[in-house]
Amino acid sequence: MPKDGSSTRENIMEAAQALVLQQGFSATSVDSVIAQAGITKGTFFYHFKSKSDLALAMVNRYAALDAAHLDADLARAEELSRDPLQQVLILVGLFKEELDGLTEAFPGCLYASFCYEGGLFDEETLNRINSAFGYWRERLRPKFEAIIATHPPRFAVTPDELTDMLLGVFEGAFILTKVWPDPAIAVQQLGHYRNYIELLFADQPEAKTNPAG
Amino acid sequence: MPKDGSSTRENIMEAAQALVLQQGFSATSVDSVIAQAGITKGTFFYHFKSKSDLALAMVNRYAALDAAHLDADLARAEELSRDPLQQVLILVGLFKEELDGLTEAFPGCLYASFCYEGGLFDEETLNRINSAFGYWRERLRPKFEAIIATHPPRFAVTPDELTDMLLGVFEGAFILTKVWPDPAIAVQQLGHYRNYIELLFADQPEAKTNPAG
DNA sequence: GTTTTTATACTGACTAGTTGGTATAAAAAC
DNA sequence: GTTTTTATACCAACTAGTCAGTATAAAAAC
Repeated sequence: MPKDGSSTRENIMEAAQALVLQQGFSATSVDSVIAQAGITKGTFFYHFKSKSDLALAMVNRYAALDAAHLDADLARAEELSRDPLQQVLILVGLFKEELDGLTEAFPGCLYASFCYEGGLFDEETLNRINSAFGYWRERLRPKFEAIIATHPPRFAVTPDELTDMLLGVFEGAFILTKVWPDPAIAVQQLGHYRNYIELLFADQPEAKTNPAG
Repeated sequence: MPKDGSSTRENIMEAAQALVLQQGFSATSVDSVIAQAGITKGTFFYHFKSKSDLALAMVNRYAALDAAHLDADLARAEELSRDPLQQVLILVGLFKEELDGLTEAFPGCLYASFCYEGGLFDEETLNRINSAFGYWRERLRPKFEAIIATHPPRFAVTPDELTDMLLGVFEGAFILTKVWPDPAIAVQQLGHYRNYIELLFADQPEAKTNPAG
């Protein structure tokens, strides 16, 4: 085999992601990417046929890592408890731990960055973001279905709404972190989401069943 | 055309905002703004000395409208109830109503759009976003302080965290809406925030005071 | 086992078009 | 007669993307 170009490709995407999270995709010129990655323009266009092609590759890579991350934490949660409610609470707890372990403020979410420049991207790239969010719904749907079935919620809720809220709290927390670069904020916000789930499905004081007769 | 330049200025900012929410600030060229606004380049640079100057003017305008909106809804909530907890619940309900009244999906938040291209803007522009978020904290702090004092929360919480969560749920909901352009999602998510506040501060079954003796 | 071929990986100068911004003169609006 | 707007032409810097050519090493030919 000749030289291994895959590490160069990774290097380019990593450099590009850091820049995009700082200043957006449009403001991230190919020249700035190659400077950050320490390569030349020819190399860039050897690996990506266009800047849009880079965008698609970036979101594919990000989504793959995201899904793998969710899978890993969900698997850990499933080993730590057999109860779906506890699994979800543990899952959120694991996310909190991971965010808490960061020394710097989390740099943001590529999905959100791309969404706010959505007009620039082709359908395939936007659909990839869509399916990434959909994967969270798919993974958490059976959990919330089981929870709702066994723990009557205090308010009417659907599984997908609760997954959306977890995603939304994440995304919102990242924006809050950009406004106030305090790494603690995202941890706090996830804590509130966990509080909500806990309160929503807290066992009611058992209503006296009234055995007829 | 009228001599009143302020309407032209407004027109430019409105056109720019629509474009920025679609494709971001960087991708929004001055040429595209003047095309959208139906004016010429000379007029643009008559009103704004640079594109950065437009950015600052846009965020100032957006923040002023945002604060006025919060003030108006909070005043309505204060007239509808004297209880701080009810006021906050009503406030969120008013936000829900307003989002529900929209026929199209809400186009997004200028703060978030600018945050994700934060590297492009000067300190003054970023500080304006910061102070806009700070204003929400200031307005809601006395409410949550009063609520916490009178309704012992089920979990330890601070006023600013709860305000942050409201802002975060908003921002998260706008991103969810960009992924799934369903106007109902933002309404649902605000509903969950309201649920949380309600559950968090729900009156406990009164603990029997044990009068000594 | 030397030569030749093939495929991948990379370089850096180059091009055609776009960017934000300026200049200027004249026409409208008030 | 001052303010606002139009119209057009212009600029230097930057943009994404191209291209001819180089480096390397495995594979194939002999």
